Amino acid sequence: MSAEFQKPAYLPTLRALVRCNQAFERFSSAHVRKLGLTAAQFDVVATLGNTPGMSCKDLGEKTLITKGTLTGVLDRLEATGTLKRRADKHDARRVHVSLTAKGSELFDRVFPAHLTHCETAFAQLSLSELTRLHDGLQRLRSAFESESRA
Amino acid sequence: MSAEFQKPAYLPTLRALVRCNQAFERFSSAHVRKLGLTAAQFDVVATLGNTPGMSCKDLGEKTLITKGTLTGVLDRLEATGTLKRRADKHDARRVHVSLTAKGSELFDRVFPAHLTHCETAFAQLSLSELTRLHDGLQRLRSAFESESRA
DNA sequence: GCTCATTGGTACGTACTAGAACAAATTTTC
DNA sequence: GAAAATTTGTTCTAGTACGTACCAATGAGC
Repeated sequence: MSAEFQKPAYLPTLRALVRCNQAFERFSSAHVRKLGLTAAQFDVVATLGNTPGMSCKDLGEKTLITKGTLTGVLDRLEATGTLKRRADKHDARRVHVSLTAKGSELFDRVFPAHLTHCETAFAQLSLSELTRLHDGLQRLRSAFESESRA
Repeated sequence: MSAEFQKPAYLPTLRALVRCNQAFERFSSAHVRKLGLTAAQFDVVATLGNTPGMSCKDLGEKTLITKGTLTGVLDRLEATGTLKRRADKHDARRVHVSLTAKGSELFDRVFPAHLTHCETAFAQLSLSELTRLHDGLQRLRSAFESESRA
């Protein structure tokens, strides 16, 4: 039989990252779904809330949704009357996306409620734990990004 | 106008988690894709490699792929001759999934190569950084999970 | 033996995801 | 100012992802 691989030391951390993220996704999207939105839809509404709106490009960069995906998410939110698309006056390539009155009302109802929901989980960690975790994640992310470009 | 929300202290950490995970997904799946597999397919092959195979239930728990999704992933890997399904002798409800000879060969070719690829990114962090990050992620994950049950 | 709840897997519908090809508008370059 | 390159958004394809409903096989209690 082939010898065992030398199990790399980073594997537990990697698994922890993936599992933690998945636990968050479940925790978060179960709540958001009860409010009538999917995770991606919530991200869009949360990003557009309390703003005059923005282009698809900006919206995609803020929500980390790629433009091809974003089109479909916006389609569904537009169909429910949550947001509207409008041609940009200065640049006809751009589409200006903003919440409707109904969308703003949804935002006001859903956004604070969801933050409160997340608060319950994060309250189990101290501020210094949060900061350390934040730093470690940033370091790892830039490692992935620099190696992606390499 | 409505007053600004009190921005919770945990938000930067949460964003860091999501962005770090997404950076990893991109970094990892770009490489895996070059080897001819999707991320989910790689997970399945990596989990089945060097084992006598297992049930769909076990496979789903190890890869974090829910059973409904797993059926489709297995379908495609079965179609390419990478793995095979077989009825379990002792429990007729179970399906025993294992790599074919072709699948084992794929595993031997792809798995070490991918670990090496990931190594390049993780090499930028020290062992103590990895450990701290691991601990923080575990703590946060159990917070999400305990609050999900609550 | 016989219900009856549980388990393991599949089928289905809706939604999200990346990536590539595309078209239209704009900017750059000469 | 016209050709070339870039930007912006949509469309298309393939592959997840999750929840619900469903079915057959199992096992517990009686």
